[in-house]
Amino acid sequence: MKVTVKSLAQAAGVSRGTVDRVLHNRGAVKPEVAQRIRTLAKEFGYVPNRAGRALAASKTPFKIGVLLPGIGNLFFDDVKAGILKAVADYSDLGLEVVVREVQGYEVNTHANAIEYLLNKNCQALCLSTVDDPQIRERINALTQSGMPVVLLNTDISAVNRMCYVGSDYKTAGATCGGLLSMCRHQEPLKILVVTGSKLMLGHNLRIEGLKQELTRQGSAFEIVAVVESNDSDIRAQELTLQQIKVHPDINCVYVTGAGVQGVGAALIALERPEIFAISFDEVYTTRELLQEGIIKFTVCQQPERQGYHAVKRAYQALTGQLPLKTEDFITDTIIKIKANL
Amino acid sequence: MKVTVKSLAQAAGVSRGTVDRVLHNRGAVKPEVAQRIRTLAKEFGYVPNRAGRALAASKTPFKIGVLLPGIGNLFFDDVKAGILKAVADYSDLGLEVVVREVQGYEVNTHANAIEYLLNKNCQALCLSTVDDPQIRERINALTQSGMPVVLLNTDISAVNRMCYVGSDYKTAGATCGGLLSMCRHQEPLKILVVTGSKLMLGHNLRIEGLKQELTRQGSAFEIVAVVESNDSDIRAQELTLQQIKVHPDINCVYVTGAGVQGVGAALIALERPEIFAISFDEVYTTRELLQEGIIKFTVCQQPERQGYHAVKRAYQALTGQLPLKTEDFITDTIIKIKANL
DNA sequence: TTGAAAGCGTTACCAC
DNA sequence: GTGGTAACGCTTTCAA
Repeated sequence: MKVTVKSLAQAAGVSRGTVDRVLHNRGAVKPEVAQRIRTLAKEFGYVPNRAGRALAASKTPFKIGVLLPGIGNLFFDDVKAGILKAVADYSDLGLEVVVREVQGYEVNTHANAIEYLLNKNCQALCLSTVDDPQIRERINALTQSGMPVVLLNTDISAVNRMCYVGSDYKTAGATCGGLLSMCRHQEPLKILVVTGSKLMLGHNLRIEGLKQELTRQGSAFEIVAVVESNDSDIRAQELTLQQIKVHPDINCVYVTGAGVQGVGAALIALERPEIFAISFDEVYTTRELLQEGIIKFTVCQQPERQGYHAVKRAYQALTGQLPLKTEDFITDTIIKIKANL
Repeated sequence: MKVTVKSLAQAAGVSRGTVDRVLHNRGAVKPEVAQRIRTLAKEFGYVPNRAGRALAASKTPFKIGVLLPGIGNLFFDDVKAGILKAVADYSDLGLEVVVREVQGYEVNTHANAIEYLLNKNCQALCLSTVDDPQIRERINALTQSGMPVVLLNTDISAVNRMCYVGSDYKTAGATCGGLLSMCRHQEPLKILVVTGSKLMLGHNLRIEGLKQELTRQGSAFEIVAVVESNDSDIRAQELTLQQIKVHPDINCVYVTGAGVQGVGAALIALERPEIFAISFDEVYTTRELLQEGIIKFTVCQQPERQGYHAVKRAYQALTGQLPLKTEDFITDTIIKIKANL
């Protein structure tokens, strides 16, 4: 037998309106009645029917706010594509999305963007944001108040959120280590690490994963230097040239963030084909450098699926299909070489 | 402005019932009126609303039939898991799925299974079946009659179907070739190919892709022998032992189908750790052999996504969200090594 | 051949 | 505090 608001109302001996008010905490119900209905709902395993919900609420759609540091970062184009797919899939079920893009990782910019989304009356959030106390507290408060908050692409430490949708950075780093070990080299690896920022948890994890796996495999390696590009190609190029001049024995450049194109430019300029790069993600220039053989492989994280599933999770929470605390969605760690581009 | 049956009816100066009859070819409408409505629908870009549809037709759900050669083949467990996810996602929108599993690739068994599904009144099909004239003609006829037919995991040549959901076998093979080239070896590669069946298009493409990419990369290699396991582990083990006895210089076993466990057993028994295997897909035993270092890497095809999206595509066609001819859904070619298992 | 009306499960709103 | 009712978009049935 199907469990509906109607059958619930019948069982509790009240009207559908009352059941609805209880289920949505819209108050104005005697506590004892409310409790009885809640118990009944749980007992019968009531799950709201999206079709009915969508139809009834078609004038008041579900509004989900998305914050992306996508300005000037091509990586997020794929995330956005995934978000658009989710909108296409669910718009006739009442899904509406507001995307707010910012540039970089400045805390106040991000905090303001979150407030912007809330002012737009978003009922759930998908955030790709920074690991900062101010942000963390805001998220905690929102979750506390019952709003689904999905963290997208970048998790935040010790925060109370619905779930994280993104990649496992450490595994991604370890995968690079595993592949490097497979490519038995004549000389030991002398690695230059060009990281995006030492403040980015994900970038650090990628470095840690690499080291651990190379060690575990017993590969001879040395991290010659770790430099920060701040995700700028120009800066990445300068630093790469400079470091290789100082350490001519470098034979591998490990690029943990953006700035891939800059590293590629440096390696092309140097004309030292024995030096190769390893990178993450797959934007246009990365693909070109892979084709050229300058990048040996790149490890990707399915950005499109991240965008799609973050929105889907938030939507499912809003429609009562998922609880406010759900397991994380970890995307696959995907190795791309020239052959499977 | 939203395009609904109501607005369409208004614009055409008829009732909603008439519009519905036209849209579902349920006859009994004056041809000229029908034509006018069809034109209007196209012009306005009418897309049916799933919520309304699901609600109204909640007693007559959409029934999708799935045929899988899953008996005795663990690979299909993941496909089934994806199908179940799709059911969970769409059951409250009226989706119902009937799965028919068969063993092996015998044409009549498959043909009968298809008829079984049709007798169960399925309105769309997802088929993982054999490339045979009899089957092809049946599919052509079904498509002709307006039924969405999705081919799952295995495509069929020159057939008229809605779309193919599965992997690109040739790219998968080429990826193996690319990776092997990256692992510069002392001696040239002497490869034993243990294929599932020479009648399986996918298996052949995996071999072809490997050869092409190794050649393209200028790697020295030789295919010492190609043997058929018929997806049996016992047979694979026997053949592997036998071939390595005859050709002691074999240093790599390329397993294109099932039978991975058998090859692994043979390599363990031989105690020749310099010989490694390469395989496809990721079942329990494959993971173990990867951990042991007997398999160097395995190339996977996201079976769960295949199951999910095949059903989703069929469902979308049934609800009028997608036309009867759609672009294929090709899953990623995923390299798994010990580090990213 | 066509139109009118009921009903699917939910929510919003107004009356009690 | 609570119940009744209309409305969402669609399909189905019955009557004309």
